[in-house]
Amino acid sequence: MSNQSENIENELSTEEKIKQAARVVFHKKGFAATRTRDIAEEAGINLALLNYYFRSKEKLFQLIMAESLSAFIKSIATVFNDESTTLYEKIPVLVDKYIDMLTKNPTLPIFILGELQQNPDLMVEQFSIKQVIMQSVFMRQFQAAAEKGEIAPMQPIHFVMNVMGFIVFPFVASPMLRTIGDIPQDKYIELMHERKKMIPEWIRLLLKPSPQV
Amino acid sequence: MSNQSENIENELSTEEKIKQAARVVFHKKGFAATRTRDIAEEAGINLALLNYYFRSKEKLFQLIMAESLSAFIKSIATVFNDESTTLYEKIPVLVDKYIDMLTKNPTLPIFILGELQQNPDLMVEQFSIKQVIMQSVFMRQFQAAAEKGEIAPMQPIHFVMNVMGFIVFPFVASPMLRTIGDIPQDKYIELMHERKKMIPEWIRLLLKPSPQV
DNA sequence: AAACATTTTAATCAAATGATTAAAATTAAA
DNA sequence: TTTAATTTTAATCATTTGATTAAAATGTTT
Repeated sequence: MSNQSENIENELSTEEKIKQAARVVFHKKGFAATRTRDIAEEAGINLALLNYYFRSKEKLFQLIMAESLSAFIKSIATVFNDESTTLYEKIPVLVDKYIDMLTKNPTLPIFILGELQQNPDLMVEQFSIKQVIMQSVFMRQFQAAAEKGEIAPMQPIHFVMNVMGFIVFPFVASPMLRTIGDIPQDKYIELMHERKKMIPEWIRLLLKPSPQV
Repeated sequence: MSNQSENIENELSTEEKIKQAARVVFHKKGFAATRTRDIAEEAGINLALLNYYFRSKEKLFQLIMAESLSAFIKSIATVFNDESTTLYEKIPVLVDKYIDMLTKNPTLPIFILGELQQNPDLMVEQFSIKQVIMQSVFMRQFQAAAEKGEIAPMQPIHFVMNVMGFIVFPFVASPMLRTIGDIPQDKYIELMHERKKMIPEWIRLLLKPSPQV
């Protein structure tokens, strides 16, 4: 059996083990605080194998970062660009998918935003993001509804901030909020799932046009 | 003139120069990505002076972190515990103060939340926070209003998440949102100030009791 | 089975980095 | 002014850490 591609057993390939371990450790600690020895230990492999398969810590990081950015954006992009649904149909789907993704990857947002704070140029390379969000079907529907007076007027960027804030902020701030509220891990996850129902309602309230005089 | 305390001139004491430089660099890059040489260069002092005045990188970090947590929490705490104002009077004051503070320290939230993701125990030492927020005058007013039916029912923790999300998230996500929206630095700051007026309105919408049947 | 290729391991290297030291420079006290 | 204390500097140390190497182990091909 050749090494990487055809590995049907429960045992992952060495390469895949390293990648998964790298994702876990990088996401939790960021690039600088992660030692290649941490990744090797998490993966249960010899340190030299990291360089054998991925050349360098830097290269491995770039791979994980690219995948992470892609995951972070794609869970928005697919919903945002569905031509077959209305503005208000998209919202609960977006919220549901995004909260599911973040529940599985709760350390992802801080990882991305922390690295981006150190080096904003990491974003520039992912030029697709601007197009995929701000020129999406969803945002066009939003602006059309605003022009028709079906929703309260709001600058698109504020709308994006608010929607993402509702969804992402509780994950970003979880270590702080869990302490503030004295909330254990499992109860916190419950709260996140509760928000799947509530966030679409809150967004609706924000967008409700004020009654005509 | 003795060294630290009585320094009235425009020239800061060496100790203060190091502290301010440490704050800037730690806030931007976090503990692990910060080299003591970075701090020394930012401060314009000899590397050895960092250890002379602060013993170690670790000790200097603990000092900055304690001050940062304090700043982050105190800008909430003072407003939240003002006995002389109503629930709805507190909200615009909170929003205004917090956005001002974050405009001056835009890298503060990611710094705190990033370090907290690496080591959640950093929070535990600051036990005051739970008391100061969840048992605050503001939260008691919030719950009293909910019981009287003056506002729509919402779990306090969700309310805190939403309010903080409105305020803090745009700063946390600024490197990403600025790319998405193609927004320059100064224009982004303008947006943050715009939100001072809008956030209290949005919060009011969320809290507006649904009409009785 | 023999020869070859690939993967894994333990040992080691070199550079980066936090910290220390001893001497020099500066300031304060006598 | 002399002496003592404090602050600053350049050089150096010791540890950590990313990376490499050569040999051993494992797998594949003929």
